[in-house]
Amino acid sequence: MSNRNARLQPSKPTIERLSTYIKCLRAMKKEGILTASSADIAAATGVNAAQFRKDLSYFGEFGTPGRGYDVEQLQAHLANIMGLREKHRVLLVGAGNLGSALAGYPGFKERGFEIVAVFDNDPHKIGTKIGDLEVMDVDTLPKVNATLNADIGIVAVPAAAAQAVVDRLVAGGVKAILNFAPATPQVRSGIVVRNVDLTSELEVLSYYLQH
Amino acid sequence: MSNRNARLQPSKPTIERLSTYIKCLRAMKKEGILTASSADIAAATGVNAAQFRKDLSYFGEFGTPGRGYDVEQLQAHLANIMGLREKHRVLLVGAGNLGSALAGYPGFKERGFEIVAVFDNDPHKIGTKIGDLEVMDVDTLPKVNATLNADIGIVAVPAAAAQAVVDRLVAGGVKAILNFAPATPQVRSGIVVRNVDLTSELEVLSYYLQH
DNA sequence: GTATGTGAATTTCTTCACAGCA
DNA sequence: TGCTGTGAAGAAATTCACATAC
Repeated sequence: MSNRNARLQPSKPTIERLSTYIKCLRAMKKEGILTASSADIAAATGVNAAQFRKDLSYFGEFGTPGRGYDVEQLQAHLANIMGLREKHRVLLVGAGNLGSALAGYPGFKERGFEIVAVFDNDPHKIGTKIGDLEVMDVDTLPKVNATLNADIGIVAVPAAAAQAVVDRLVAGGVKAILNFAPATPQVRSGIVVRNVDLTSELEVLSYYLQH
Repeated sequence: MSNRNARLQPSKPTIERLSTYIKCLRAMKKEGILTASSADIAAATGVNAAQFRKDLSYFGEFGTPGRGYDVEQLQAHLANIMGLREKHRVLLVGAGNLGSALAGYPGFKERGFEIVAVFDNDPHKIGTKIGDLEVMDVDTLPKVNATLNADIGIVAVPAAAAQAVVDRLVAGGVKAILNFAPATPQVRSGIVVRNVDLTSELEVLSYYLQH
């Protein structure tokens, strides 16, 4: 079983599935399951079993033929591959409705992402508190992050402001951005952006409702 | 240019991009742009121009060779294809941090999705108000929706509660579900589910930060 | 000249199917 | 026997390239 596949770049869908597998393994661990086969994980995630095995093959060999995978060990391997061993510091821009909710969303901290600063451009919001954090002026973001050194930013502002905010984050040294604004901001190469448009998700559902 | 492609099923990625195109066309209309070529739309969305034209070809011919597309007209066509001519009523389950933000998220109403009821199972939350809406007991959901007739549901509850909530929504006649719980709920065929795991999005960013 | 719509070519992604190992 | 890891096959999605239309 020499692993030739490990030389190839894992595909984008593969990376997105790794996160699903970690989630599944975490749930299995909670239930006290020690070992799982690729078929077990396939059943729980809806991913094809061969797909699961091929996804892993880009990174190494983690299973035992005839037995399956050690749940805890595989979870640790995948967390390591995804860069989740260390906690991540995250900047949040936008202290409106959605931003406030994201600041208090327990899932982030539970899984190792800590929001360390919140920014806005609205003078009425600057200085107020969201949880433990005081909302700061977005103009001060690059300076503030020179100290905090967060490498991930979350954008929760209206579409019209998104590009300016993204530019500010990049100027502040942020290398990865999760954008909730319904816009497609442009960034220089080397910066990763993921766009999550909540309304767009509903629009896709709307399409399938009538087809 | 007889359209043979229109007989084929549009792919899943095609449907997701349609929403991006609508967003882009809306922005162009706002800027007063009347006509756009596939290259213009490609530049604004990051999608390849041929991809854009092929995506449209599943639904008809909307452009004029040598001129491009009428921005307003194409937007209307795409909105129609996506089922966005009529407003959609939406049920929201989960009145916590995230649920409350979604209830107040202006992007939904602006784009034709109205949250018409909010549910929770926490006695402390039932009876309180979120915006104009009183939080109702999730047990009453099927009964309440017999009157409201919403066909879309949003799930913003902890992972452990997700499957039960999804089952309740389906029992209430909901046909499409947007799930924010970090879980993969199972539904009978005929029901569409889209899973949005916010933490998972950050995990994917984490991967790309180190590769 | 300019830009569409689309077959054909290409690339990417998924699934099959089986050799090899515990 | 049971299940992994993976080459080969197959399916899906993207991009090219050009005939066609304005």
